[in-house]
Amino acid sequence: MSIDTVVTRFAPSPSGEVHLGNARTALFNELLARRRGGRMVLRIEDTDAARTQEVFVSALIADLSWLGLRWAEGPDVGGPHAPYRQSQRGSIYQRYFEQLESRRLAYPCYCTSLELEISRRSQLAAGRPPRYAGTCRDLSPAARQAKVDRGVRPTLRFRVPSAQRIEFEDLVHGHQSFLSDDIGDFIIRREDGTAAFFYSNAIDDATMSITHVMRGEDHLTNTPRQRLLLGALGLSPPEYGHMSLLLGADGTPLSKRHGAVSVRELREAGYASAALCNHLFRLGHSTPNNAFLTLDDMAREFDLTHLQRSPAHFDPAQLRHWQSEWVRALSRDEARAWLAPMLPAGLAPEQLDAFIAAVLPNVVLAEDARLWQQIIFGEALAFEDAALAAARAAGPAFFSAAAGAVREHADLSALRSATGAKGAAFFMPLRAALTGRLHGPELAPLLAVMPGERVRARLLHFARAG
RNA sequence: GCUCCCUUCGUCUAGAGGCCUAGGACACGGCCCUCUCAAGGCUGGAACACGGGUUCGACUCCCGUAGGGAGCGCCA
Repeated sequence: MSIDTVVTRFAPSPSGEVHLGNARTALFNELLARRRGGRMVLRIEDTDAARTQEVFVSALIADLSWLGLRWAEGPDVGGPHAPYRQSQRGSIYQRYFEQLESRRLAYPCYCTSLELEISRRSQLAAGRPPRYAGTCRDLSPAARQAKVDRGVRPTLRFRVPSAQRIEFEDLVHGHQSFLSDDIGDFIIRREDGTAAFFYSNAIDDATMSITHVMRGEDHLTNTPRQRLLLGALGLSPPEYGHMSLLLGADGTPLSKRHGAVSVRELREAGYASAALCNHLFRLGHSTPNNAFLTLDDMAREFDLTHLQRSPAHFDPAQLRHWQSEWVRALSRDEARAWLAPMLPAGLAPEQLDAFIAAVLPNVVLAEDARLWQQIIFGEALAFEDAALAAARAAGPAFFSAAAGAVREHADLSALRSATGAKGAAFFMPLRAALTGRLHGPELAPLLAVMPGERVRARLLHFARAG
């Protein structure tokens, strides 16, 4: 493993389901790693005990695996930088807290949440940026002792240096420049002793040898803080690429808080992970290739210069298109594996293949196939009003003639000559009587798979007029 | 309020000063195929937020305006 190896990471917090925005972030980190022959690290950011739920950790791993992502290091596979859960990295954080404190680069802050809230509001009301006022920045030993005596548990704040320019290159947005004077001293350790996000996130990236990180654009203005912190500790930050946010079709942020679209929901709706990845890959990233791509293809085509800087809207219609492409590209064996589980047990292989040949062109989601298997193999048949009317209109004679022509299997030409009907006058009553609806897959292959006795029974139903 | 980011068809996007009569994909319309739907083939409509510069020439560069978004949290 050379020193130049690209190491990316995906660092979700297990406080909810994996949403599309997270999934895309994970995918892009994976693609960047694959593209450069590197690896990805999975890290669980569970410092907020109140919001963390253990079920989300396993759900998250399941979702990412389902998407086809793979990480070389993580809580489930271990690795040289273990542990991979922030809740277990306290001693590492402690070491750097001590360093910062002893060098007076951080100081205890005794302000209460209430005091801070009041300060923030009054600053905002006065038309000023809501920044930490610096109340505890230079407390005298006596003043500090007084706070301690009152039993106030302090947080730890990072002392942001004044009059510094923080510059860096963003993988997506290019050169960035910020002024340290615009940044207030921020909390790096909470009252309960746990590490806060700015801190743990930056420390972990540095100590886990992460070299590149694709993350949401909401972190762009956090980056100077993290660089300052790492700089003070003599640690080197990874390169960050800030990706535009993913919005819903309605233009609202597709975040944990607002979005209802999770990987789990899409999977349960019957979408293939490859289809989802194809859509995600083109959200905020462009490729001249309009073909359905595998993850390896995507890795080859992944290009940081083709990352879009403006927000993208998740479009269910486009997801559906990729899903449709996925179905269209299914080999016979793959289609069999996909659809067999929803068909009646004990079906002959020829019947399974006949079913697939008949319905696959009309199938996008597994749900569609389920509907047709129900119509073809199910006992009861539900009729749409229009179909019922169309069947009745053909008259009992049509159906008794047709039913009489059904042998072991229903043969279209035998039925045609028996009824003497042709064209739509022949097909539509048949379609209506056999499927209960006016639209669907071609009738010939459909008839080939439907058991002969069922065909006869459904035809006879309309032969008894009245 | 301050700082930062963003703005090309309905949507995803191509475009790095002349290659742009702005290209592709999805969606939508039409035609063909056809028992219907789907699939497939052909085809059509559809965009540079606005205003100033710079330049022989601007979607591309600069400056403003408008609009959208993020951050400024003991949330990540």
